[in-house]
Amino acid sequence: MDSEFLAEKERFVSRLKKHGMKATHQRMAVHEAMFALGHASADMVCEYLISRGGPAVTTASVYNILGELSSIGVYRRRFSSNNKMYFDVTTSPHLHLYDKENHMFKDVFDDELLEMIESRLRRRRFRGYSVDSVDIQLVCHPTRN
Amino acid sequence: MDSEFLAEKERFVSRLKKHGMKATHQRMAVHEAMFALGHASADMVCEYLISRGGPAVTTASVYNILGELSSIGVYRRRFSSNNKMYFDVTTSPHLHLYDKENHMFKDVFDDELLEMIESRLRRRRFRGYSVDSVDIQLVCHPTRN
DNA sequence: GTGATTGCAAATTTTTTGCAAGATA
DNA sequence: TATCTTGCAAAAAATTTGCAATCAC
Repeated sequence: MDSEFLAEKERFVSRLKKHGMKATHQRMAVHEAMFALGHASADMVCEYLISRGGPAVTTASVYNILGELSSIGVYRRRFSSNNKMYFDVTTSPHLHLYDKENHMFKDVFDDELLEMIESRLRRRRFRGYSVDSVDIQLVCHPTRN
Repeated sequence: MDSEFLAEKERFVSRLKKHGMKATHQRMAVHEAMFALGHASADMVCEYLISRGGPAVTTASVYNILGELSSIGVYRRRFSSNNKMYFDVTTSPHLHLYDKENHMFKDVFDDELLEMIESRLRRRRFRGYSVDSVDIQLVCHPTRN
């Protein structure tokens, strides 16, 4: 196990407890994978776990776990254009670079830009809706060289 | 047929021709649906066509058509978090309001904001990637009242 | 021990594919 | 007519469900 994960592990367990959820092996394994991958789909998590030779977690459980952890804010659903669900380990607010050919995400930090956008949007009201977050993706393609 | 669609129809046919594509009934029907719907998934298009009692188009063809029209820039793939593909009739650059409960999109126009964002991002370079577009979604939930 | 969680297998949902038949220019 | 497109049906891919078995607390 990655040593960096040790501190995160504690934090993770306490977040589970706070929501009355048990710290099962499967949840720990999925979180370790997500922590290492940063952004992933259910099968990327499964593959990661298998490649690690660790205790495999059923696909169905991986979906289940990713879903429940998203609902308590530990992960966040990402937006893709290839009809697969991706999740992201939430850290501080950030933008994403989305590689539309390989469907990979990378974090991009630019607090000033985010602040600029949010302050502008705070002034706007959208009838019938309440804005939860602003999601910004730089849609990219890889360059050859 | 909506009269507004008449002008659009011509424009659409010429875009098809420009790419050496034939103006088939199916493409016309799908485009009419997309033009009316603004943002839609394949089955929303199918439903729309059926509800109109018009000539139905096979699901497979709808997917095919939405895909090819996206590749020539007539539509654009949208980003959703529910593992379905949505498409959007591209008009001028705009943001999207995304209703995460009902998976519906609405256009939001704010040229000044877009310009602000793009001018800032133009200065940044991302190693190994070339930015095609910036996609901004206001992730919302409907308010009850 | 008890209730929450998981595994398993089957069902659903969404999208893609291959190829013969049909339509467009 | 020659080529591009579509329909159809089957396959693939992604996710969800139900329930009995298991595990965490």
